[in-house]
Amino acid sequence: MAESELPNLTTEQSTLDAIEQMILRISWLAQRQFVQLLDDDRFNLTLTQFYTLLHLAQTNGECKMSDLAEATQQSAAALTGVVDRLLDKQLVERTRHERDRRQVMVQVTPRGLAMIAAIRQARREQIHAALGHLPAADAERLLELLESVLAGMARALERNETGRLA
Amino acid sequence: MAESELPNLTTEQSTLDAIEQMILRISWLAQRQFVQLLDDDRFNLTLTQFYTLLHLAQTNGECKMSDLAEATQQSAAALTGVVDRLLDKQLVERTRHERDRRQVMVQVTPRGLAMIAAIRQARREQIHAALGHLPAADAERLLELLESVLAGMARALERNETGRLA
DNA sequence: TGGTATACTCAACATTGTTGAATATCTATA
DNA sequence: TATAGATATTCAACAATGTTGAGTATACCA
Repeated sequence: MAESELPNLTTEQSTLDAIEQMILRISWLAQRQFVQLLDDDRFNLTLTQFYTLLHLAQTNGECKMSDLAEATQQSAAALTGVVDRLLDKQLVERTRHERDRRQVMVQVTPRGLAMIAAIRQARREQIHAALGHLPAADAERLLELLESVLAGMARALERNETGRLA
Repeated sequence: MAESELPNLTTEQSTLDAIEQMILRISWLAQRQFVQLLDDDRFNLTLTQFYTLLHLAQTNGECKMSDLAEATQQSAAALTGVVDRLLDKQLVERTRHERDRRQVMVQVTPRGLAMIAAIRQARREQIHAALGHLPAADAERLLELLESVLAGMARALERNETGRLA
C-alpha cells in the first residue's frame, strides 16, 4: 500500500473512517436526544411528523403533497398518513388546489407554527447544554466544516439518485 | 440585545443555532443515505438491525439481551423482535446462560460478521465519495471538533437520563 | 418454603414504510 | 367532443419497529 505518500495533501483513509464512525454515532445520539424531546407531553410528535411540519413552517403559504413528499424524502403514500395525523392534532390544514382539483395543498396552522417555535426553543437549550462549552472560534470553524460535509453528502446523494433513476 | 458584547470569547447564539440546524440536517441525510445502502439486496437490513448487529460484532463473545438493549437504546420488548429477525437471517445465535437460566445470550455468527464487514466497506466508499475532497488538515480538524461534539452530547444525554430516573 | 426481584417474552396496539391498485382530474389529440 | 393517457393522490394489505402491561420462568433471600 502507498498510504504514506503525500500524507499532508490527501486525506488519509483512517481519518475518513474515523469521521464516518463519528458521524454515525452523532447521528444516532442526536436523533435519540431529539426523539426524547419530541416525546414530551408538550409536543408529542414523532420525528417524521416534526420534519414534515418543519418544512411546512418554512414554506410560505400552501405546499403541494408531492412537493412536501420530495422535500421530506417520503413516498406520497406514507405522507398521506403522516398528514392525517398532523390534521388530527390540528397542526395543519388540507385543501384542494382551486384550478387543478387533483392537487391537495397542505398548510401549517397558527397552532402548528407555535408548536415548531416551542420545539426549536427547547432544542436550542439542548444544543446549548451540549455545545455551550466550545470556544467561539472552534464553533465557527466547526460550522464551516459541517457546511462542507453537508454539501458533499448532498452531492453524493444526488449522484446516487441520478444513478438509480437512469 | 447585547449580542455584540465579547463576540470572540463566548460563542454567539446564532452560531450555535446554525450548528444545531446543520447537525439536524446532516443526521437526516446521513441516515437516509445509510438506509438506502442497507436496503441493497446484498444486505437487506434495517437501521435498527444494523446497529444491533454492529454492537454484537464489536462484542467479544456473547451478549446478554438486557445489555444489548441498553447499548442500542431499545426496550427489551422491542429487542426481542429485532433479534428474532436477525435469527431468521442466520446472522446471530440465541442461547441460554448456563448458570442463570433466565438470561438469554446472543452471539453474532460468522455470517453476521461477514455482513458487517461488507457493510462497513460499502459505507467507507460512500463516505469517501462525500468527503474525499476535503483537504487533509480540514479532515483532521473536523474529526477533533466532532469528538468534542460527541462528548458534549453524551454528557447532555447522560444528565437528562439521570434527571429522568431520579 | 415463600415471597419478591429479575430476565425475558408475548399480546395488543400505534406509527411508519413499501408496493400496487383504485379514483379523480387534467390534457392532448383525433 | 370523445377518449386515451398522464398526473396527483388515496387506499389496502402487509412488514418492521416501538410502547405498555401482563405473563412465565428462574434466581435469591429470609
